[in-house]
Amino acid sequence: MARGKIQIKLIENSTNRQVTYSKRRNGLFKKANELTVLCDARVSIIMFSTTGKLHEFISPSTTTKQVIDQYQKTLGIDIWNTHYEKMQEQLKQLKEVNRNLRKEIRMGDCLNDLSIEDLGALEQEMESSVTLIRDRKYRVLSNQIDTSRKKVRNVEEIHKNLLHELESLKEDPYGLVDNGGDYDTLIGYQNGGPRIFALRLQPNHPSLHSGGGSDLTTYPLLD
Amino acid sequence: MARGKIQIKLIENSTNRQVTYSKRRNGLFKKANELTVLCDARVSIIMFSTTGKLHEFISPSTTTKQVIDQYQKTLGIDIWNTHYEKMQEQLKQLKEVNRNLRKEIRMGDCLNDLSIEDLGALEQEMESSVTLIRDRKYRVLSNQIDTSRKKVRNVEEIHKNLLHELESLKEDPYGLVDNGGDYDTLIGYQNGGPRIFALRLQPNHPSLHSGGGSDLTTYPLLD
DNA sequence: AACTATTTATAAGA
DNA sequence: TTCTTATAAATAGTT
Repeated sequence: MARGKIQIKLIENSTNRQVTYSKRRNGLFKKANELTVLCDARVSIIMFSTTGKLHEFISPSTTTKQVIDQYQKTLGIDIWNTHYEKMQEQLKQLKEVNRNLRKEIRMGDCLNDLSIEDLGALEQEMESSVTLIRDRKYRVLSNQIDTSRKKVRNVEEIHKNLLHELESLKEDPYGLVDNGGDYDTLIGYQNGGPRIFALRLQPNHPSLHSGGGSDLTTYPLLD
Repeated sequence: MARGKIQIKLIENSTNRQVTYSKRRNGLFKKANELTVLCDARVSIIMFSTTGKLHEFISPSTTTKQVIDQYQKTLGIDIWNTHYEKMQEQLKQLKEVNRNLRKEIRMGDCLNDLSIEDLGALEQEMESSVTLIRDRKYRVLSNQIDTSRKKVRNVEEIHKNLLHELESLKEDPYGLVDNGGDYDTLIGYQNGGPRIFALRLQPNHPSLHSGGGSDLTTYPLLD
C-alpha cells in the first residue's frame, strides 16, 4: 500500500512473504489492541505461519483460555472432544497397565505380602523354632539317657554290695550280716519289704546269652 | 485517523464506540484475511464486545477448532475445562500409583527372582532337611536309650542271679555254687576274672544317698 | 451508510 | 532485522 499497490494473493518470494507476514502481523495486533482499548472489547488472535510458528494476541486483563472458554460456551460446541478423547484413551491404557501390575503383584502375593524384612524374620523364626524343638527333644532324650545311666550305676552299686555280702558270707558262713532292715525307702524297686538279691555272673547262662547279649556289645555306654 | 486524530482510549460515547467497534472490526478481519492470503497463514480471531456479542474470523480452509487444537498442542498450556483438569488429576494419580506399584515389585525382586514353584521347592527342601536332621538325631539318641535300657536289664539279670546265689549260700552255708568259671566273656565289666558281687540294700548308706539317690526319683525308667 | 479529509499502515528500497 | 518514505488503505467525523 505504499510504493505501489499489491494484489491480495500469495507472495511468491519467500523472503518478501516472511517480511510482509511480520509487518502485517504487527499491524494486525496493533489494530486489535486499539480496538480493545477504544471499544472495551476482548480480542484473541491466534495465528500460525506456513512454517508452523505460533503468534498470538490477547487483550489485556484476560486470557486466551477465558476467551476460548467463553467462545465454547457461547457456541455450545465441545471443541475439546479430540483432546478429551485422547485423554480418555490414555486413562484407559494407564488403567490397563495398572491392572496388570496389580495382577503381577497378586501373583506373588502369598510371599509379596511379606517384605524382605518379614521374610528374614520368618526365616529366623523357622530356624529358632527348629532349634527349639531340637533342643527340647535333645533335653528329653538326654534326660532319659542320664536316668538310664544312673540306674545302671545304681544297680552296679547294689551289685557291688551284694558281692561284698556274698564274700562276707563265704568268709563267715555261720554269721549273718546286719543289714539295717530299712530297705523300703530305696527307690526304683516296686516290690516293697526287705530283700536281698544275689547274682552269679554266668555268661553261658541261657537266659543271658540268648536274651540279647550280643546286641549289647553294639551299643557301648557313653562316657 | 481521518478528520482528526484520536487518542487510543475508551470511547466514552456509546454510539460512537459501537460504530468504531464495527468499523475497526471489519478492518481487522479484512487485514487478517489479507494476511492469510498473502502469507499463507492460518489466523483465528475471536472477539467479544462489551455487550458480550461474539465475532470471529477464521482463515479459509481451516476451522477455529483446528487452530485452537494446534494452539494447545504447541503451547502445552492447560486451557481446558474442569473435566479436563479432573482427568489430568486422575492421570497424575494413576501414574503415581503405577510408579509405586513398579517400585513395590522391584523391592521384592530378590525373592521374585524365584518363582512360586522355586520357593515351594525351597520350602520343601528346608522341611525335608529339618526332618532329616531330626530323624538322624532321634535315631542316635534312641539307640543310646535302647542301649542303656538293655544295660539296665542286663545288670538286673545279673542282680537276680546274684540274689539266687546268695540265697543258695544261705540255704547251704557250707557248700559252694558251681559258677562255670568263665566270666571274662561277660560284657560291661572291665575287671576280668571270676567274680561275685554282693549288695545289701542300704538306703542310708552315704555313697548311695548323697551320690544322687534323690535325683533318680525324677528320672523314672521308660516302660 | 456514504463521504472525505486526514491519519495510519506498509511495500519497496536502503 | 530495522529505518525510510512514497503511497495505499483505514477511518473519524460529518452528512
